Parts: sequence; C-alpha cells; structure tokens
Amino acid sequence: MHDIKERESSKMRSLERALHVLAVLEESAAAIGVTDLGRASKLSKATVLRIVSVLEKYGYAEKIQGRYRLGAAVLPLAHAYVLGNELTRVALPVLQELAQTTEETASLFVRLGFKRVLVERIEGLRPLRFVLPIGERLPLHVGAGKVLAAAMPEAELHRMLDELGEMHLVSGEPLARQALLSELERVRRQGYAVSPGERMMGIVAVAAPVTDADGATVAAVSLAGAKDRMTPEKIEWVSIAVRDAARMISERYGGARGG
Amino acid sequence: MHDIKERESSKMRSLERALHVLAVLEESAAAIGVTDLGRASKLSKATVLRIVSVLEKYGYAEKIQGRYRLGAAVLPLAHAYVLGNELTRVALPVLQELAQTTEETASLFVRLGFKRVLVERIEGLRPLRFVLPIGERLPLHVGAGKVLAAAMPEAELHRMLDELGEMHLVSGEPLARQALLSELERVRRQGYAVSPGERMMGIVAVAAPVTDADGATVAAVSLAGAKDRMTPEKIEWVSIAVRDAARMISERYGGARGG
DNA sequence: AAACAAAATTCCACACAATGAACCTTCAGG
DNA sequence: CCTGAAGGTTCATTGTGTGGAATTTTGTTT
Repeated sequence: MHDIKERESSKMRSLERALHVLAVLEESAAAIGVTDLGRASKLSKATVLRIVSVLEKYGYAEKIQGRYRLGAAVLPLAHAYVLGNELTRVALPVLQELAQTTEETASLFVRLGFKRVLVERIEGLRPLRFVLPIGERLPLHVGAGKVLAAAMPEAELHRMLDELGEMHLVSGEPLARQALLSELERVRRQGYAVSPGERMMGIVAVAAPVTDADGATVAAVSLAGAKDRMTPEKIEWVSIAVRDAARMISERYGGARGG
Repeated sequence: MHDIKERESSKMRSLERALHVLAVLEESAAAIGVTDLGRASKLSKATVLRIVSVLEKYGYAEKIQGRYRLGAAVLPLAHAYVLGNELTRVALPVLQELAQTTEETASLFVRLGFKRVLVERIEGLRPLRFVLPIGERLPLHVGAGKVLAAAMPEAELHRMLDELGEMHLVSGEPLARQALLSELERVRRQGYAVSPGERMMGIVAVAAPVTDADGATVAAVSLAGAKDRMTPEKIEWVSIAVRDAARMISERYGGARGG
C-alpha cells in the first residue's frame, strides 16, 4: 500500500519498515522465508530477520519451519478494535434492526486508504458466505465503496483512479473513469448508491453514508441480497431503510462525542 | 504483557516500544491521549507521539480529537490470519461437523503467552453470545485453557502461576495451585478437560488438545453448552466427539506440512 | 470573554540503536 | 561427498531515535 520511498525523510524508519514487513505478511497467503520477505519489502535479510524476530516475540508473527506468517496476536487487536470502537457499538443494534426488517445482510464499511474494510456484518435470513469476512479489504469503485469514494477529496480520488488503471465490474464489463465520476456525483446528490452485481455476480447492494457531527463521511452502511429477491420495488423501500439506518447511526455517533 | 525491561539488551528498541504502545491501545477501552499513553507505556510524550503518528499513517491507530485508539488496519490483519492459517482452515469443517452433531458451540483456541485466544467459533443451535468474540484473550487456568496449560513446560507454568497469584473460578470459589496442578495432570492422562461453570456461570465446556506432527499441543478444541443441556451422559459422548474432532484436526494439520 | 491550566506538538544536539555487507550453518539434491 | 540455496549471526559504522525544553493548541474556570 505505502511504498517505502526511502528518499522522503520519514521519522521512525525502523518502525515503518516493520509495518511494511507486516503488510507483506498480510498479503502473503502462505508462510514466507526471510529471503523472500526481503525481496518483497526491499530490505536486507538481516534487517528483515531482526524485524520478524521481534514481531514473533510479541505474537504478531509465527515461525513455522523457518518460514514466517502472521501470528495469533493480531486477533486480539481486531477484537479490541470492534469492542472499543464507538462506531461499531452504535451501529450494531441499527444493523440488527435493518437486517431483521429487510431479511437481508447488513454491513458496515470504513475507508482505509484506497480500499474499504468490512468492520461489522449482520447476516439476514441466508448468509452470503460462510466464513466470516470481517476485515476483508474491498475496492472503493464498486458496491458500497462508491459511497465512500463519493466523499473523497477530488485530488485524492483522481490519484486513486490513476493507480487503479482500467476498472472492471465483476461481469467483465469495463468501467470508464467518466462513468464512475458521474455515478459518484449521482450518489452524492441522491444520498445513496445502488450496485446491481458490480462486485459479486447475482448480488444487489444498496448503500448510504454515515457522517460525523461535521458532516464528513466516516462509514457506509450497505444492504446486500440475492438479485432475484431484490426487485425494483424492494430496492425502493430498502434504499429508504438503509438511509434511515445510516442517519440513525450518524446521529448516535455524533451525539456521544468523547465516548 | 511484555514488560519493557530496558536493562535487557533488546534489539530494535524502537519497534518493541511501538508494539508496546499498540498493546496499550489494545487494552485501553476508550480513546487515550499521548500523555496517558506515555504514562502507561513509560515513554516520553515526544516518543509516544512519534510512534502513534506512524501507526496512524498506516491505519493501525486513529486520531479522534487529539486522542488515539486502534485503527481499522488491524482488521485486515486478523482476516488474513484466519484465511491464511493452515490450522483454522483444516479446523473449520471439523468444527462445523462437531457443532452440528452436538448442537452446541464449538471453538478453537491457541495459546498466546499466558493467555489463550479464540481463533475460530461455530455456534450451535443457540449462540452463547451475540457479538462475535473471536480474538478475545482468555485465561489458561479455567475452561478450555486447561488443555493448553497442561502442555506448558513446567517452569513456564510456574512462572505463570506466580504472576496470576490467587486464582478464582467465576463462582468466586478459590482455586488452589495444587488443585490446578493435579487437574492438569488428570487432563494430560485422560486427554481432555471438563469445566463445569469455571469461567462462565451455567456453561459447561469440554476440551481436547490439537497436536502437530511432533506431538506438541498447538491448539485446543472446545465444546460449550448450557449446564442444563449438558447432562453427565451427554458430557460422556461429547467428550469422545471432541477428542475425535481434535484428533482429526491434528492429523490433517500434520499431514499438510508446508501448506 | 479573558485568563488560566493542561495537554498536544515541535525542536534539536547527542548517544547509541539500527543497519547491511560479509560470514557461518544447515539442509536438500545430485 | 560435493554444491547451491536459504536461514541465521557478527560487527564496525552512521544516521536515526531520543527526551528535555520550548511552543502552540485546546478546553476549562472565573
């Protein structure tokens, strides 16, 4: 995500390098050796080894037969994040209500760099997937991501689009930059986004922004269900329910400042 | 968890300090200012500020009105851990099977220092709790923890008991060190642990160890249910089912070395 | 609204922690 | 038994992390 541009004067070089190694471990599906870690993070073997040794000591990395992978200590961090976070706390009952009345799956996303992260999900009648996808990094230019992209500063948005290059929907259909920009404009105007099968085939999602006291977008509420259940009429009233839910979270979040 | 003993020659002091700050953020329920962070981690304000600035840049910390809390970037780490980990992958279908046949909640724990961490859970008929507790840090001297404690090296176990001091069950009943040691010995002999309401009132848990190819305990499978459903007869056959599940995970885990 | 208090943030010269090239060890394959 | 590849170790050098003090910001009291 963050390239380590050694030129730039970065305070705490060693820490940034360590976090970079952690990011490589996150991306790497399988366990990875120090030589490969060094290659991937552009650091010397010795440096990488020192970093993973410390990470291992604290449980953030695990050594298995000379190879390294993420360690179990990352789980308590995520647990503490979800429990301690004001946003997830106030959103939980609202998402429950939303999932129950619509009988579909309700989710909460926050933006992280040029991606969004699923921070909370309540399944409706039939789960979308079995394994829990909380923490998954998803793109901003499709689905509920559009709500978050619509709130990005113009310049940052264009930097992201430059990085992304050619965009496609899951159907394979290309997504022109101009088409996305107009769509984002429409999302801003109408206050919600509808995404028919943009990221997952056969899944229709409706999403609306959660804002803080200053009106800045801090998260997106999304409701997703199978295409055949999401008729135009249902999408109509669901879009209202989603906006209501997002507004309710916004109010309670803004109201309890300093919690 | 890890005291920062500055005396000891620790390579990568700055990284260890940063991880220590991260641990403080994890423990702190509410957002916390740099002064308090400095107090809690015994570091100067300036140092703490530099550390949290970098953590914030990478999304591991969030600044909200001058106070800091964990950031959303910890969630993708946990997600990657669960997806990429061989153990959770092979355990998933076994836990599903176990939860289905027993109609109770099946869990998988790994040891992390002197605690255990819940890494996977499949709910039975009635969930034990609503909010997902994956990543929770729990003690080793009660419940499924006994299976992990039973596998600790003698010296390490005693160091832990020294740190713990007086132990109590959730009922308030004190737990003598000698009583725990004999119980651990029994767990080793019979290959599983039964914990009637040790950690949570009204919940009975049965647990068995998962071992790697060398026979070392790497995790614990646990099955927990309400006391009134867990009759002695059910505990009897459930303890067999749990051991079978643990053995199956052990075999598949050992079998796929290097995955 | 002014004055104060407390906390966040910036600055800087020094000390020593982090660095990486070179070296050692282990192990798999031929 | 040799060879190559990868994990791990060592140590002199240097530039990075450090913390006290100065400065700005925030928020609380009068």
